Amino acid sequence: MSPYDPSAFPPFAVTVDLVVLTVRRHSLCALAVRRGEAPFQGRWALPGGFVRADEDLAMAAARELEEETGLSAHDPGTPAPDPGNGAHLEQLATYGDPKRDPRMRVVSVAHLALAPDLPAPKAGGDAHSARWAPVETFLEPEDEETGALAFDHAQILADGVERARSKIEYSSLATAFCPPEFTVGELRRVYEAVWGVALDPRNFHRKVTGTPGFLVPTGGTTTRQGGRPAQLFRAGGATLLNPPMLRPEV
Amino acid sequence: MSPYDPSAFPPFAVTVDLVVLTVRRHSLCALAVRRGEAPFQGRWALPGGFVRADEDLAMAAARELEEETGLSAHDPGTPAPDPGNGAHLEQLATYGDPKRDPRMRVVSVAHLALAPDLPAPKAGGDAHSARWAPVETFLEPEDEETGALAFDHAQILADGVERARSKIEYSSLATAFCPPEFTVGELRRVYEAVWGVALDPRNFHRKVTGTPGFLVPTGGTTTRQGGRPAQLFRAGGATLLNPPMLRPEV
DNA sequence: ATCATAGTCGTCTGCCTGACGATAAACACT
DNA sequence: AGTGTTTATCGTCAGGCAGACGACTATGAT
Repeated sequence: MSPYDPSAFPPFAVTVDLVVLTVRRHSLCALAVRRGEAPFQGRWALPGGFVRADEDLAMAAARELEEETGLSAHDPGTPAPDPGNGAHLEQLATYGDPKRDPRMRVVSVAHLALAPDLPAPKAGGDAHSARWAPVETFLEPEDEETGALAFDHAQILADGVERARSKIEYSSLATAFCPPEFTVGELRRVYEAVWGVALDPRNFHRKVTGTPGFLVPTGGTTTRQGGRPAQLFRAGGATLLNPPMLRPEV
Repeated sequence: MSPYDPSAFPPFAVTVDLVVLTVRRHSLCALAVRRGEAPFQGRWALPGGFVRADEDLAMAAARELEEETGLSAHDPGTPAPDPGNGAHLEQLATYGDPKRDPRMRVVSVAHLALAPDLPAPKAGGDAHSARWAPVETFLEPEDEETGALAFDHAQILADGVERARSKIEYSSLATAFCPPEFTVGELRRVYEAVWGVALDPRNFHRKVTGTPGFLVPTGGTTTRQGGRPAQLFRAGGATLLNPPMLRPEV
């Protein structure tokens, strides 16, 4: 009964799978790739791959993210005022049901990536095609064209979406969906898309501009949304929102 | 560069490690076991062991928990009005640095368990001895007797403690540290021990009794703390606290 | 009896939020 | 040029909740 019995070392394959989220056209979208081989050939799946022998889990996730999207990840630890295309990347959860992959015993360490809307969907230099679609497309299997995600990826995606929805309540994570400079209105539309609710623009403005360290004005203004020009902001140093942004009931 | 190159399937060992927390004598304590073999022989470590070939990750964690403490785990999914000695068990995070175990490539899926104070520390039927100690004992390496935890277990423990500290803010998780029936004062002492602060008994009482579904009175009273008899409660069905319990600043 | 200890109920004040009116500054029409 | 539409931003007001703290109750210890 010793926990170190050498006969109890079954070999595992370890993968990272990515829940990559962005906000496109006022809707929360996830990245999926089409599987080119069995099992689940032709079905949509989350991007991911095997962890290499000399790689940390976070490194493997960052590598896969870069391969699929061209995005570089900023570590949550590093402030990383990355000028251009950086994404937030964090570990989500680990999935290890013995039957989750019919080929062999695979443990998948899922990661969550949040990115601004990308100019080009980048259908991948890899052989398979990639696609952004609203998360409901994958979570509610009403669409016959798309079908359910491969493996347990629907569960992983659901967990990632839930994590994003709850984490923007008490952190400044929503800015990860925005370009480096953004307006209060753009940030509000991120919250509205992720939560699927409408927020009062006046109360939202008061809340985000009144929270110290959340937003820092850059001095510029923009009118890309139409209407009166809006002030431009960058994300401030604060990562935790206290008191949190309140998600409306029901 | 295909992510499915068969030559890129390095074999991993997968373990579960447990951060088991309880509140003893007004202090947050963690369970550690003394390692009987190399590496880190004689050092304290978190309990854990290898995941078996036919085991889910949660099953492996529950088995290890039962082996070390005799506690049965209630699944967070199941309400499980477990009469006696059940513990809360949830996945914490996964640690996979290539060098975290000098023997081989080991990925550890850490779990967090919260248990009521156990009558007997149960020094384990296993060959190694077990020990409860305040978490600071392991996190602040001032004590020469104890020394630092083996592997990266200090980091895992720190992450588990941080998870527990933040999660009792917005969930009813603190009741997992209490026996099936408890008083408001006992619950308050749990918060005080986990956060390391003093809370106003009157405001705390108003908050927890005023939150619907958090506590249900059993009708009984007790005087085991001295002073005026206190009403006994069980944990109610509510798992989320909204608005949350506010942790005092600094 | 007196004191110490805990538990429970109230009061008051300040802060934050939700609801919503009002104004400002752009563009698209006519 | 004027009018309407859109978005941004500032203000006001009432209700809810938390922190500070007073008061009272019910036990056991001395």
